[in-house]
Amino acid sequence: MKVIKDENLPDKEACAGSLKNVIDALYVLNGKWKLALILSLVQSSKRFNEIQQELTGISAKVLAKELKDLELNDFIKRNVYPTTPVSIIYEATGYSRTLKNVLGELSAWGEQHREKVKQSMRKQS
Amino acid sequence: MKVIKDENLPDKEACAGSLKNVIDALYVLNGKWKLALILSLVQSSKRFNEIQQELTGISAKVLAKELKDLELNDFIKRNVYPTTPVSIIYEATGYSRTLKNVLGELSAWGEQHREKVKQSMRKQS
DNA sequence: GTGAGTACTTACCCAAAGGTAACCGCTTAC
DNA sequence: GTAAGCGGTTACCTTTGGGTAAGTACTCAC
Repeated sequence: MKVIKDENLPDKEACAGSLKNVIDALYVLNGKWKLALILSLVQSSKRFNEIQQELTGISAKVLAKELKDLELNDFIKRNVYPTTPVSIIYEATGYSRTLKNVLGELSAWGEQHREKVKQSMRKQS
Repeated sequence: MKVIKDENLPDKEACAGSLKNVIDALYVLNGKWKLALILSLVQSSKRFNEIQQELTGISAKVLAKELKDLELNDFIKRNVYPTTPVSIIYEATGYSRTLKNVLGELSAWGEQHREKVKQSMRKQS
């Protein structure tokens, strides 16, 4: 049973905890592309070249590496369909969808941030 | 087939937009330490050595670089107090606090993720 | 058989991130 | 004087990220 010993020391443990949580999260979600890639596949399953078109700037090599990495960590699934020629469709797993709130907040913040950057650009010029 | 009913489910345009937002957000929040550092200073203002103790593993060099970077981007403020010896206190700005929801979600996810990793470790052994 | 498309892999290279360790200038304590 | 603490800087090095370009294996259309 947890006992609150001191009301004047409210969240110290929680603070250290959330710091650790964030560091752990960042450990698996590191890099320039991982979160964007997950978001893209959460929105809809796609094939290799479709992803590469959507994430403009990513090279085939890096995309292949990131896809492998995310598959290993159970964020995405690689489906091979025996059509001719074979279709390889990447889809987000349920685990990717647990990031929905994170991605939502990040997107909202990114949008607002872009506005702020625009404004400071205007001030500069 | 299970249909996820969600009012926030974005349409195609919004998908591309949110992808761009996330990429923009990650552009300023890149690296291993930036979000953790912001969180640490949002929780309370600190001096250099205090931060280094809390973010175990970060080197003085990297910390100095990240602090400069975050100050340039208006996430933190460097206050010099003319005590003897001078105290240099870093504090989060209001702009850092706009990341509150992002950090909250990331922390929640990181906690849940750690649980999941623990479970798959048990399965392995 | 030639070319195009899909889904990569491989080799090569550069730049940036990040770690280690030493050092700096300042001040207080012993 | 010497050591220790603060808030860094500097030099040096390794690791990682990530880009380019070429090649591979397969199939289909011509």
